[in-house]
Amino acid sequence: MRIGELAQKSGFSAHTLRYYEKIGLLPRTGRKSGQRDYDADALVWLAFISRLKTTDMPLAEMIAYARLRARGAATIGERRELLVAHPKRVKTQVASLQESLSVLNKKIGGYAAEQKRSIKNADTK
Amino acid sequence: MRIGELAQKSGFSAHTLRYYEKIGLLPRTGRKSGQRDYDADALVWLAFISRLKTTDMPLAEMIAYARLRARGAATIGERRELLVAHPKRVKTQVASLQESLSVLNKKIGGYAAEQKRSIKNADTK
DNA sequence: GCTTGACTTGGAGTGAACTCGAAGTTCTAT
DNA sequence: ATAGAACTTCGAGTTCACTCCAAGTCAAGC
Repeated sequence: MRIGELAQKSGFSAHTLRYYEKIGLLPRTGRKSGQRDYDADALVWLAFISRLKTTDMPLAEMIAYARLRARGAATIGERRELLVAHPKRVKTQVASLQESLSVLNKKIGGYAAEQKRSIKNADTK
Repeated sequence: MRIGELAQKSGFSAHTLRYYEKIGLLPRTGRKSGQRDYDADALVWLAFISRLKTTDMPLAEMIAYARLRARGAATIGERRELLVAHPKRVKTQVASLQESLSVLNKKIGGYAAEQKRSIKNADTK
């Protein structure tokens, strides 16, 4: 398939896909009379990238992973190590988000009381 | 207190504090012989900003909130509305992080099997 | 009163991740 | 055969959130 179709199926823009190839995140695929020709594997890889992106993994780290992947099965151990570190960070992030969430909700609850006081003050002035 | 002390207490760098003032996130405080002079309120406000930052609220939105705050008690309703929308987004984000987390953990589990296969292949070659 | 460190302003530079534009080539449908 | 959409490369521009620099002013300790 050509870049337009891959863009549509993967959810990344064609611009972004070319950019990913340039920075080494997407393997350089073969050309058919000058135009990029992708197979289904590209889509699988992009789905994985997309997943890592939702967890805020920086592109640089994904590129490191991509390089290992390109070197084949011998790098599976290294890849696993790279990947294992990530969920730990994500877990920490989730925890801090949840803590902030509860603080914010408390703050929002406080607004009801504050607004009431403010209305009362307006009444008595 | 001067900017250095506020920086140290708030955890933001003095550079960043000046930047926040410039973009309207931090109210322009009075100067004592040319140097910024802060009170404890500044610290409270920065702690709140810090909280919003951990939940990835963009600076632009915090600035909108800061502007309302600067206009006083009359804007409490508006401020509350602005704030209420945020935890909803954060909740969605937490959910998608958690989903991705479980997908990644599955993928990492998969590596054990893949590595075993790869070792076996090496043996028989 | 002098040194040293903290402060002031304005503006430029950084890094991440895109995003777009120009000018030319190729593909698809009629 | 030709119109028009989709593609090519390369480089420049954008946004966000800082971060740093230069050149000068101010404060605190000896």
